[in-house]
Amino acid sequence: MDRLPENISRELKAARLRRGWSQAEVGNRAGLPQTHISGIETGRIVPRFDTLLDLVRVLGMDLVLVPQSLVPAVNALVRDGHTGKADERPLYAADDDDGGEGGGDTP
Amino acid sequence: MDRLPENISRELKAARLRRGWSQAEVGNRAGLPQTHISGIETGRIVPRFDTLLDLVRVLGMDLVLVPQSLVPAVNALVRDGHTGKADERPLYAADDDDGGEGGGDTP
DNA sequence: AGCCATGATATGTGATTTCATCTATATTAC
DNA sequence: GTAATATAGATGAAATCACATATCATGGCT
Repeated sequence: MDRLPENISRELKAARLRRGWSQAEVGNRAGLPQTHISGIETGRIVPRFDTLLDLVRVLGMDLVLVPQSLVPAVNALVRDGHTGKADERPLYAADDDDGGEGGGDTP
Repeated sequence: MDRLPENISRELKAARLRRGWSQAEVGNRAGLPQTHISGIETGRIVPRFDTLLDLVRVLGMDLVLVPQSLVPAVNALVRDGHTGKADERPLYAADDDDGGEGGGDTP
């Protein structure tokens, strides 16, 4: 009965348009049919967690589990977005998959 | 087919035990039967996104959508920026009110 | 030692809901 | 008209729910 938060839907669509991709393009990369992307973006269906995870990762994002008290700080960090800035050095290890495309994000 | 990442399952269980709650207690607060908490924690089922969201919020956490390039920074923030304490240097822009820290523990 | 009660966790069955896929079509915008 | 998006069938798989039950601990008891 719940729907996934509108900000998620909006962010998904925004990230997709930011890359200039169609729903079919995103669906192709995420392994989802095109009608599903539409249903998810419009909030008509709430996806499984793994489905949403595939989707957001294709779009160059990720879902991170954070304490509620840190949500404002994380949001500020994201809003401020030093995307790819080398200001901070990685005292952590970036793990798993790389995903492949990337390269230039927007032509 | 996918299962939700083991770190999520582990974090859920860890957060639950940290509060000293039983699966029934968490399920009661999240509006889920106890068997579901078990299935989710053991990774036998992958929940819907809204279900997982209810669960993590009951446990005082949240799922935040962040760019992949910021995931390491967010993880670092979650790691040492423990809940509520404000003593670290702000590598995030504080645009919202932060009230006064001043205190500083520094023994 | 053993035995029994209690609590917590995992598993099982059956019914319901709904995601997920497929195909086709309507709608909207260029 | 073409492309992109939204909607609507039908079907299969899986989550979700509510029940019961098995397993696995702990603790208290004679």
